[in-house]
Amino acid sequence: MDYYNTPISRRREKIDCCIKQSLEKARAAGDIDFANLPAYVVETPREASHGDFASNVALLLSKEARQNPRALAKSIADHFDLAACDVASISIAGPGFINFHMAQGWQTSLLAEMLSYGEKYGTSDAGAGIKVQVEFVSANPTGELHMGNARGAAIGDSLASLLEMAGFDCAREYYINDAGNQIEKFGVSLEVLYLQALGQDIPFPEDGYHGADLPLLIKELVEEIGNEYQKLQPQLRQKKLIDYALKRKLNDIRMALADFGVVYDCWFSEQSLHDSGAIQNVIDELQNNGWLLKEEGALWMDCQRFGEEKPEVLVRGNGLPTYYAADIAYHKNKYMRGFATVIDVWGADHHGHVARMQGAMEALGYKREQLEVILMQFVRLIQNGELLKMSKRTGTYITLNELVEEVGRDAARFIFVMRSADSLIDFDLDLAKEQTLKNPVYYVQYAYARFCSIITSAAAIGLTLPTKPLISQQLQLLGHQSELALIRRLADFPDEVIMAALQREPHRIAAYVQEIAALFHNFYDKCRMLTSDHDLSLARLSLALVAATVIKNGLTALGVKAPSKM
RNA sequence: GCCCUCGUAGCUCAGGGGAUAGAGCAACCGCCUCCUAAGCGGUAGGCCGCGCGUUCGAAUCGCGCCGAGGGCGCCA
Repeated sequence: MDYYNTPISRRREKIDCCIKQSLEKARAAGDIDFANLPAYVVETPREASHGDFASNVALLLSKEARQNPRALAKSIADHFDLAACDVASISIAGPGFINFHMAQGWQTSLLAEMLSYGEKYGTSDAGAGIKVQVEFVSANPTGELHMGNARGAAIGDSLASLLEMAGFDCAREYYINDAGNQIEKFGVSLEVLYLQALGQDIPFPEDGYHGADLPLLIKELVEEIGNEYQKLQPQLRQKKLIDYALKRKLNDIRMALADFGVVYDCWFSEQSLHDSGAIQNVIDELQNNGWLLKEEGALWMDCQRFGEEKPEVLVRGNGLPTYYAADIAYHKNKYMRGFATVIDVWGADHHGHVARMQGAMEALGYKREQLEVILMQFVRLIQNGELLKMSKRTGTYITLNELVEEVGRDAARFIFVMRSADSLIDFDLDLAKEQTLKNPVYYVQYAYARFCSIITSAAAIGLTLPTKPLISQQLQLLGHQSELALIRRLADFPDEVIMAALQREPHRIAAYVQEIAALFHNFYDKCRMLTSDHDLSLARLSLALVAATVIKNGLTALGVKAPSKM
């Protein structure tokens, strides 16, 4: 199992080390005989009465050692060096779990360690500075961002933040689909709208872009330049209209995402891959390495060689590369920029694209695992109790801007990031608006606001937190069950962040931060912080400070603000 | 037809080999002369979709059904 340089992980590793030593001693004494050690764990039991740490080593070793698990556990316990890892006692429970009970006051040393991290508490070096990239949203710049994009933004941005906290060098990227078929259609739609705006009676194409934003955009253009484009050749006219509209739409998208708390490191243009020859180069490379088939006038990627059902077109009969070809060139470009791992956040409708992209990466000599894809299930919108079919083409959808305006950024981001990407969300807009105050995000934010309020009250009576961490004697004044429970869970923060980052599951942090808020509220209720005992007050304020830091850093990673007042 | 995801409390969802399955909302009962009651405590609520396997141990892993969503285009 993996250990990290965090307060809890260090202790688990120590216990693990002692277990291994104990096994060796037991073997030397002839109590246990085994060849291979199975992959056991040292973990925190769910039930507090089962100790501070527990291991299933005896259960898993039972078969290999041909001994009853409880007997094995007893041998391990008998040879265990308690003092070496601050364990007070060991008990054997259930079918053969070994439960470790830490020495009295060990929470105090945990809290002292947490305090020493200051505002940085929660960060770690688990990622060792490895370069990774998260690409998300990447919606076509032909319309406005909708609920699905909002979900992708919340998940992608939060994941990137967590990767950074866990010590990865993470970049956020948006892929701009500013080339290909849909842009041509976009141009035709714009042209018709433009000419219509000038009074011409031409029908709007059936497969055009029906978004309500486009007529407005064209109206503004007409006000700016009048009929200047009317006399141009259609080809050039469309190009000029596309250039104008793309620039405007991209700017809208950038601002909408910024309002949602998302800022990218890089906006990558698909067109640039066409212009630089990168797409042609990658096609040539695949051709030279024998990956392409020529059939029916098109060039096909031989996907069957990496287990897919059928080949996939890379270059159409008309000589134009497909999106697949561009995407292969794009991802090769990512690796050439030094990203060890690339994580793409896609809608579930792109599921069919995953395996053939990973296969293509393999064909280019990269490892399949270097391209990870988070597939998000859909967001269905419910309004007036009815399912709204979202469609960009027909223009019926709720935009990201409307979502932020009506539900609020914090609540919206929390709702999205609370749920795993795998779950289908039915987003009831009326309910989200009504229940704004019941959203769990406010419960968490309130805990933070309460802390800030106490700091203010404390200052008013001359109590301020010392800049230097408290001495352990003061911290040892903490002993109430609500204090110890809070300390113990706060200690998990860096490991929770690492797990969320490595598993690509930001929703874990949303759940964790709610748990911390609950423990904090409970502590707040049970223990007064401003007491007549100066040292006790400082100890409790220190604990509250760590809780507030965890809530703030957790919320910040999720793109949610931690307000000092509510 | 084949492939992917999901099915857990009345509702929305966590938990993805481990010990007595959790939270929020909704329901019911308590708690402010005291740091923010947007809070705390308690009660009630469950064949973890169904069946068969693997395992010392399955809500969790495998297979098969049933149900929901998505994908199988010279679209992106």
